[in-house]
Amino acid sequence: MSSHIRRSMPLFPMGTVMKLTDLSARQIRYYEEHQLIQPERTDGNRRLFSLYDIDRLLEIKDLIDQGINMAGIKKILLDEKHFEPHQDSKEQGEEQKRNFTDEELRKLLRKELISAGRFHRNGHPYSERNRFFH
DNA sequence: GTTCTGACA
DNA sequence: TGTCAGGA
Repeated sequence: MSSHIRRSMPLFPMGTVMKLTDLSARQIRYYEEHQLIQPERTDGNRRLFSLYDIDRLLEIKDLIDQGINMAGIKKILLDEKHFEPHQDSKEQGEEQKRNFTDEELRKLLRKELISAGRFHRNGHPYSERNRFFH
């Protein structure tokens, strides 16, 4: 009943988060600029990250490791609606009620990334690093 | 010693 | 993204 409160509690300073997520301070601050996380501040203007922020940064790292850029990441993390089951009309049967399979999730994400217009990396279409979407 | 913002030979 | 400056 208060898990949200606990997950949102400001706890860790930059140094701790860097080690926990294996991301540089530069990257973490950059993601904050892009509204992907919103850590609190101490009196001295030091950032205090919550468990929710850590979780969020870990997701971002996964996406980055897969070769997805800011545009794609923002599209995915900033718009939860992309993961809500679409209008599952009754004629579609219970087939549509089950959770997304990897195949479906892949198709959905690929579609979103393409629409985001930033599917490439360094000008190389279908980068070898983008294995998840092949 | 640690973190912050701004900036780029 | 790294890294340096100059301050807190």
